[in-house]
Amino acid sequence: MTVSTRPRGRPKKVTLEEIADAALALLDREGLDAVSFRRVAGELGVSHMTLYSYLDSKEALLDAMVGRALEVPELTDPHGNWADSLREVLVEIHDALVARPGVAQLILTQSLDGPWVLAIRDRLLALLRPNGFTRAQAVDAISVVVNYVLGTALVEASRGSGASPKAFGLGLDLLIDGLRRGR
Amino acid sequence: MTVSTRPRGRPKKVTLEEIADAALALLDREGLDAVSFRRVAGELGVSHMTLYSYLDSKEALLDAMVGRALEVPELTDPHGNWADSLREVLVEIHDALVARPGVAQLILTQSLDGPWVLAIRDRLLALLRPNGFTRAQAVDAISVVVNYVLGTALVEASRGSGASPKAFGLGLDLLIDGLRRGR
DNA sequence: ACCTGAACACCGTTCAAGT
DNA sequence: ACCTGAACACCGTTCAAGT
Repeated sequence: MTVSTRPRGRPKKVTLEEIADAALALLDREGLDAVSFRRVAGELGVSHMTLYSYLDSKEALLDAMVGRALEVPELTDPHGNWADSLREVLVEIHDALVARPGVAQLILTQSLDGPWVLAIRDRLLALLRPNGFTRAQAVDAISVVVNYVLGTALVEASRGSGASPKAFGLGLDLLIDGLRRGR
Repeated sequence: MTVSTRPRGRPKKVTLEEIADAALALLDREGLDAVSFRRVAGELGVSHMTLYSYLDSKEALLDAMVGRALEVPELTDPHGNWADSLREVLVEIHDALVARPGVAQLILTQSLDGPWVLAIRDRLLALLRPNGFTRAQAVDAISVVVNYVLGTALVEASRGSGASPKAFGLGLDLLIDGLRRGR
């Protein structure tokens, strides 16, 4: 008793996910300049105009790529140890961006204030609020650490992943210790 | 006895400085996408091909714009108070980028590791070294604060200069105090 | 050396048309 | 609804030619 979930009518040639994935593959392989409607469509074997059935503009494509490439990290905070949870999430974000410089470049030109960054801020707010931070303190604290993580990740991604990845952890500890103390 | 410093031959129609300034005006007015060889040349009343007499490529134009727009701050350190001098310079950099979002965008896409950032790192190194930092400590410390300042300035410049400029100073104090303590 | 227009190989996007 | 090619208004860059 298999229930058909196949949509009526002629099957689509592509899906939005396939478009985003093809664009991300191109980004990883050849950098942001290679990501064009024509190139992406070529990878998928469709006309470049087909993409306009799924996306309003190139900006929409870049947004879809960010949404597809980056998960918003879960925040479990199992031991109620907010400082450790905070550190863990920030390291996770940092590592994800450094490991994929093309995606970092994408964030950078596209959405330093997009939904992905907003979602992260929200999760961190939920983490800090029950731990002795007023709302205003938490908002400021989140700005400080998020900006630090983004800045470090973008700088590291923009050079050949050159210098001192351990300096990142050092600064992160200074910030988190300072926040705990000043709470 | 005026000595003529005027060069021989037909006078040039433009100078490299005029090209960079016209491009920066365009950047401030209409954003990075408006900065093209054709638009800049149009502003100056010359053929777009004339720019190739002064610049090898568009990348060279963007580099020239950064060099023209941003001074590398002086570092006097008059009272030998390195922490205050450090803070002052970092605030200066932050404010310069936030005040001119187009230039921040330029840094971002072009030269997060360009000569301007390198020069700043050098000056900060000269500031920290005589104040109880080993070379390795100083290099890490500079990475931390520079990445923080760039991250904050880029995020603030990318939104409509929206949220909490005071959070910047808060994080900066946490970092500098932590560095002093851990030195 | 400096300046130029034509041409080439690309873009994103609009339009009109096909299924 | 989904897909398409032609066309438009742009790019950066190469080339050949002018002064």
